[in-house]
Amino acid sequence: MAQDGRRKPAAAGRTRAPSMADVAALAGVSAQTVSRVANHRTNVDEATRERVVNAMRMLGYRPNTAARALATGRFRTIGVISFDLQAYGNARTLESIVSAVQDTDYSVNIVTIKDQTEQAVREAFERLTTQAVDGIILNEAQILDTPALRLPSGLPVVVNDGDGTHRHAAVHTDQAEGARLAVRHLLDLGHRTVHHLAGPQDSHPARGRAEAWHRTLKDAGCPVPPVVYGDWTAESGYRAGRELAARPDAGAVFAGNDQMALGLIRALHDAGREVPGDVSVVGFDNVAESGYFLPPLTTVHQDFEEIGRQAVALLLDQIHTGRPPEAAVTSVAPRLVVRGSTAPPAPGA
Amino acid sequence: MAQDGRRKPAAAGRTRAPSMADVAALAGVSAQTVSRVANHRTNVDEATRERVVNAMRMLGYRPNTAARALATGRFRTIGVISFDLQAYGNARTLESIVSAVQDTDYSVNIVTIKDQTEQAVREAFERLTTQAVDGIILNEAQILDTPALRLPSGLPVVVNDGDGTHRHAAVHTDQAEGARLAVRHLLDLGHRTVHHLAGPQDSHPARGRAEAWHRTLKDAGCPVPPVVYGDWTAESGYRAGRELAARPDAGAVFAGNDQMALGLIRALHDAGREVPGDVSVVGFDNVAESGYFLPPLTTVHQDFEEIGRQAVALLLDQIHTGRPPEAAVTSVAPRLVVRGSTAPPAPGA
DNA sequence: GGTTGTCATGTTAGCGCCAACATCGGTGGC
DNA sequence: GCCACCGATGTTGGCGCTAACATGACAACC
Repeated sequence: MAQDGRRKPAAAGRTRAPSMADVAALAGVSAQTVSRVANHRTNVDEATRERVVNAMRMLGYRPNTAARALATGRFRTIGVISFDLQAYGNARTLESIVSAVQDTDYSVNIVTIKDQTEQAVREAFERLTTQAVDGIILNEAQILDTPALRLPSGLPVVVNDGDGTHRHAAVHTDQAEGARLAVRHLLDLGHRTVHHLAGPQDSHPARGRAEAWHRTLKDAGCPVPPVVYGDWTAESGYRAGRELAARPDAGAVFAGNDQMALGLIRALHDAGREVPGDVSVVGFDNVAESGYFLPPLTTVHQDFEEIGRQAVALLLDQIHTGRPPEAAVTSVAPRLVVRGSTAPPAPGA
Repeated sequence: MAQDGRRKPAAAGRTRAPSMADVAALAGVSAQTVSRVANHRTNVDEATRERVVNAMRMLGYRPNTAARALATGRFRTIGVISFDLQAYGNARTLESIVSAVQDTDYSVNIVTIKDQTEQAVREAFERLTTQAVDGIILNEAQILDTPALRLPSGLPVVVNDGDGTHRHAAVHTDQAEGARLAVRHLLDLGHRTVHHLAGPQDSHPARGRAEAWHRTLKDAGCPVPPVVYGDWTAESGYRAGRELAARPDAGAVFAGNDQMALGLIRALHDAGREVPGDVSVVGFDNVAESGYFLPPLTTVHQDFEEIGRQAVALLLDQIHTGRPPEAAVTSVAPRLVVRGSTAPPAPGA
């Protein structure tokens, strides 16, 4: 035996966890065979495997991931960098990423960024690369806009809401299609044009929606009113709503997300303009509560589950094949959910 | 030199990251000195430290956490187990935990549980203990209700929304105080009694709120109407609202959270009962949008930031001191936010 | 019956880091 | 002037695991 039985306790109060050597001794095999069983290798005799499995169970053996990572150079961990989890989409995407990763033997390390400063972004990356991950999912493409950000080369990266203009694999809701659905719905109801309450200008999805809104109006030969900007919050929607309420020509509004739509509706209501009687409103996201707004919100549903699943699949594929990142964009289709916040324009309008 | 220069590449396309030995060679010191610098030990000559730091920077050195964990037996990682991140409180708490942890040199590993089955909970624990964490934050005390759940002994644990009835440190919003504030507010407005739309019966916070609601009514000598149960979702609030709308005596309702309050208000509205004209409604959580509901929601604000901070502080303290978990409960005060969904009862009522 | 192959299993040598001890030059006390 | 001490630095060994190679037993093939 290489080691004697004497050990220091791993930490106060805790006794050392059983190691492969312990299992091996109990099962009467070598540590390597235990390793093979732990890693589900096929080249182990069935009887031996059973002995080892029993020994593992008896000792309550759990492989030490640090040791495994050190030996293999892989951490079986993926890192997620996200902004604000109060934003519905971010929280939902994170959840679906975690859930997809849990179906594998990887785990998820999460880092959040409060302010979009170069400093904060750089720190987040350092944290993750130090904390040892095999790949990173950026929950918001915007992060890549950070000037002079040098991603660790060779580390697989997948970008959510990416537009494929960088050298990473990207997954996104088809923003253009979503915006088109929203605008067309309003035009089809008979509205002369559609106003747009957009998300912040530095957000990729916000830009995508605004551009598609613009294009759809153009294509339909409609006048294009000036864009009003918000910051995704209900509060900013409320502020924008006060502006829009002052414009008598604003009979239909496409809001960049449901939260802003909520604030918008409240502002219109406060200004004495009925939704959908005087103004029709369409949101984006289909948050769980939007069906219970007053009036229930017509909105564009995003399939966050699918986005998370796809992002994880793309990342793991890169990790396993070692292929250099492909800048391909995976698009997930949105769908329009028509509820009570949209109606044909008032006869007088 | 112990090793020659030949190495296998760590992974396809990636070259081996610089190690302590590389830094040591460049700086002309031993690896141990590099280690001391990396760990901010004080017993290093200032000039030496500078040489080492420069060498680190030149090579882009990042310590390998797996190796460090293997050597020290600590992972500098904490695990978080959470349910459904669509629930506002869970997402917010997670965010504040992550943010608090980021101020330290720890990282966060997250596991979510979809169904509250023994199987799922056990798996979550196995995952985390395998994935190697120094401590665990349970984002929901309910998890501990799992029969026959054996937590790995000696592993520090902090429970959110815990009630101190188990042997772990717990952090929670003072549910009793929150519920009391809500109920007293309604009684003070002149309502004869207050109905309660509670969260699911297996949820600890839901139970805490329901009990305090009951007690407050009793103490005030008010009749105690039967509880209506929801599952935290707006949809369940809507269903409950249809029930409550049928009871002419329901002039004031305390909802277990804001989402259910939203569904409730919608149901009341659909039934022709005005809020707050006919029925007053108070929520719980103060979600970011609640100020923009129609009417703006009176609700009990929970300080999720503080809860996350406290949970992390308690956990790290346990980890560092190695003290056995104390079953002390840290209480975070809620506060009432009065908005437009509450008013004195209608004169006729 | 030797050659070749195949399969289960064992042996060896680190992965990169840190704890513990060793070393060495200087400093101060008497 | 000798010894005790201290602070900066180096050396050794091993954390638990796996990759790569080694071994040995047996089967298949001409």
